[in-house]
Amino acid sequence: MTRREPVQKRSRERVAAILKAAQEQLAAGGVEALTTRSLASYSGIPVATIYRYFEDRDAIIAAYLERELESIDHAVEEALRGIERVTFRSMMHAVAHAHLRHHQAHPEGVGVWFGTRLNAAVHDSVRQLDARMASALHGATRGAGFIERGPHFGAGLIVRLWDRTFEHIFRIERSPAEQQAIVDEVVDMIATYMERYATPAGLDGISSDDFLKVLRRTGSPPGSRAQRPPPDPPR
Amino acid sequence: MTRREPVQKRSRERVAAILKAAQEQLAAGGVEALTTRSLASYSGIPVATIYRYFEDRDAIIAAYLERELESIDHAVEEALRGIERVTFRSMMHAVAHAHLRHHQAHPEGVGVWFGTRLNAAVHDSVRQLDARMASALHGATRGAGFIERGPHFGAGLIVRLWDRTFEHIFRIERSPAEQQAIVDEVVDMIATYMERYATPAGLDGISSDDFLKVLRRTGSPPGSRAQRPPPDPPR
Amino acid sequence: MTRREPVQKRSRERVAAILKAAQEQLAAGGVEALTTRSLASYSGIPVATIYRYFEDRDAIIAAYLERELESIDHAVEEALRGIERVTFRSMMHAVAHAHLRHHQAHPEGVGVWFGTRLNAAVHDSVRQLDARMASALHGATRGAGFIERGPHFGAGLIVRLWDRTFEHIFRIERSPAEQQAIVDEVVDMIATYMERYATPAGLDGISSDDFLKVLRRTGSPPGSRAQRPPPDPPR
Amino acid sequence: MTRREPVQKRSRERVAAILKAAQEQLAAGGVEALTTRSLASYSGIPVATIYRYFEDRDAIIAAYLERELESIDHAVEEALRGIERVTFRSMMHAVAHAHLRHHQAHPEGVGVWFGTRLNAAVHDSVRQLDARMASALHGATRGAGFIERGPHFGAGLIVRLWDRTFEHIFRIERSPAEQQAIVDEVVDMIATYMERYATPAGLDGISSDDFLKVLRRTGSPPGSRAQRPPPDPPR
DNA sequence: AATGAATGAGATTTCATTCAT
DNA sequence: CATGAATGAAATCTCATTCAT
Repeated sequence: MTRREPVQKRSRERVAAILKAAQEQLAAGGVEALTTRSLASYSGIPVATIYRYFEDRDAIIAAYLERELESIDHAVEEALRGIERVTFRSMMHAVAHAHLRHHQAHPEGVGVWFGTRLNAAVHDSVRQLDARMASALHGATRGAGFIERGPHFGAGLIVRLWDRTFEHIFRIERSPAEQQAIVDEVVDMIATYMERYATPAGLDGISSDDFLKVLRRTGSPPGSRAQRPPPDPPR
Repeated sequence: MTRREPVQKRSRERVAAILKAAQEQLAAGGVEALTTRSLASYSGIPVATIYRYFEDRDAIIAAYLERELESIDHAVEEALRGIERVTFRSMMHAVAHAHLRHHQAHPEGVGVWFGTRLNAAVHDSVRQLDARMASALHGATRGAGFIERGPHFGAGLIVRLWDRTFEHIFRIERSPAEQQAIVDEVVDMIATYMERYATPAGLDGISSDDFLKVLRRTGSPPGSRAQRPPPDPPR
Repeated sequence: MTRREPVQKRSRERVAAILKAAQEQLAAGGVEALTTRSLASYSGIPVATIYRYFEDRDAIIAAYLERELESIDHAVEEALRGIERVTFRSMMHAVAHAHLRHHQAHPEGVGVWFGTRLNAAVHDSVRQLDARMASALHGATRGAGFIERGPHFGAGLIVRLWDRTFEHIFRIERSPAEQQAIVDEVVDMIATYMERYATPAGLDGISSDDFLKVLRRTGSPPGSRAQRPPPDPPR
Repeated sequence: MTRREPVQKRSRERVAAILKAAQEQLAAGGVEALTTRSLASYSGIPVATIYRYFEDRDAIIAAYLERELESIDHAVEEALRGIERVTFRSMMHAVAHAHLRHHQAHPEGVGVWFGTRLNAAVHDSVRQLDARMASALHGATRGAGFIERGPHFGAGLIVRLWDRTFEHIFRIERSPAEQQAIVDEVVDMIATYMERYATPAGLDGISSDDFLKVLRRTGSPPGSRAQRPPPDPPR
């Protein structure tokens, strides 16, 4: 029990070191800059060892993104838990500020998350993450009865506008106060627009517990990809 | 003049052929797939010759993007010319539909423009294009007196939201009708929001000639990078 | 004795499992395909453990070949035991059919035995096996007085022609009947040729017991390489 | 015309240098020893340049074998041209001695030709060469009316026995005189055997011109594979 | 001016083998 | 004794770029 601990701990540390290095490389020059060699020399872990933890180069990027998303997911959930009555507007507000706080707390990741331009192979990963988020938003919105028949542009677009808003904010590097102001304005803009379609319940809101239940029922389970020792494929 | 014509003509044709090939490669597999070799073999122009027209690989990508933007610029200007009274709302509408038409007419380029994930070197290009567009929007808006003191999020953010809207629309491949509906909604959402800050003149509008004058006075001159014979050949 | 039994048994089983896996890999893709990793993953025995049984990769191949040869040796001896009067011709016939039966019974091994192209390190193994066989043939022939002064091409060449005959037969995959017919013809060809040099005793033959005695006296002892615990572990 | 000459000449020299190096590597340690790296460092030609001439590693081996065979083909044809009346026996004799002379003249190649153990990918090459030779032998034999209905083991097997005979001879390194004696004996053995099935014409023979005509009509055209600059495949 | 040829540098991935537990 | 983990060393192949003609 304790015997295996150190090994596991070391493993986890190494994976973390690799992902950290990946982040630096990505931030510095996008996917093209993330080479196995530079990863190795930067992290001090031999290439061959990296391949024990990740199937191939793309798996590293995927793992990095996955991990980042999980962290954001976490922050969002926490933020939602803190609201008394969840409405479409307050939900957007909470989500927005969760993102904001996360990025303000992990500024190193910002450049990567927004700036990294991905190759075709990893693109799907990102699409899936976006889709997951959109589907959660969509599901939660309808599921909680906030909105009955929405506008043509649905959750997917909102997620993307969202994403861009943060990208913009963080790449233009304003003061935290301004960042917050902008986020609030965009929330206001979108929420105002959406409220045209809101149901009475949507304006009144529900408890955060209820909302989280809906959210969980809807969202596809996170994780499940990446970062596992390659199963020594026969031939 | 006539003597050199064929050469010049050939040059232009070759550049066009290279950029066409670049588009295909980019669309097919992103920046990583755009190799000088594949470019050469696809376009039928030897690598060494390509280097006579472009400084390096990145310059090719930059040139491609530049050219694409010019084409959009063109469409936008034409659209604006068609409006009687230009207001913030009608301007956005015109611009949006210019984009829409452009992309609908050049579907091959869509994947590139939105989907291409760029490397660090080219990223700046895009940033600059975005900035140019934002600055034009900003300048025009204030210059024409549409808005006095705007919201915190300014032209830059709008441009980005914009961009994402189109990306979303075209990557999710809906019908032209739906595409239009969505664009209209986003225009409505943003315009409605902006009108909170509008001046009377902004709501009333100005003539398209006047607007275009302002626009031209403001916008940074397009072009200026890429596609020029390499500097003094060494030795 | 009984206490250690299970361990020894397990050892033997593991060695067998490794060699079995080796056979598959060899058959599938030649020496290049026989990697320690694939061996481990296929046999379910960890690489490190394989190294407890075999000094290195080449030792595995050597052991495989050794084992295969032993099996053939066995079959040959049995075949000879079944003959009343052993002459050069009947001996060749018996040996040939022993090979034939062996390969027909173990078709998986055929591709390996004949088809595997060996690397330099293992080549010697095969040379030695061939030499052993040739020396046995030679010794037995002269020892038993079948032949006095033979042709220039001696036992060595016959062994090789032999080998090729079987390779040909099995790689061209004919029906068992045809295989037998071809073998008989080659036996006939060689025997007829050799009988030019035969002594009266050679044409008359001797008892199989006597012949086997001669054979054993002559042949170099089989085995001796491979599959032994690695020498004194360093440190 | 002359302008391009030097280039072509240099190219040819380089290809030759590469194949020479390939020969050394193959002779020294079989296919496994023939690595692109060692090839480059041995021949002094950069890896990247080697790849201009050969599609990949296997193509190099294939080219080497092809070239060797062509050389033998040549020698055989010449030998046949020197015979007055071609019979099965004299043909075999001529062919055998052509091989003999070739190998005696190019002793460096012997180890490779016979000793090299090939990987699965190249194996086919060799099989094809063998098949080509066998088909020529078969075609010529029947075509020239030497033999009507042959024994079960046909041309294919003879070719292989052949091959092995030479391998044996050259690997056991005897004196040229002994080598010749052995070859003669094997020719005698096979020819004697085949003459059982010979037609009168086969025993009488035909003119070498006629025979060569038959041979050419039968054999598949040599060459045609390997060693050409890879056609810059578009992605 | 145009280009076939050349190439240094590096990319990704795998191997055989050895430790440390 | 057994073995998961580690790794130096190499393998194959490609790329962007530059010469030499």
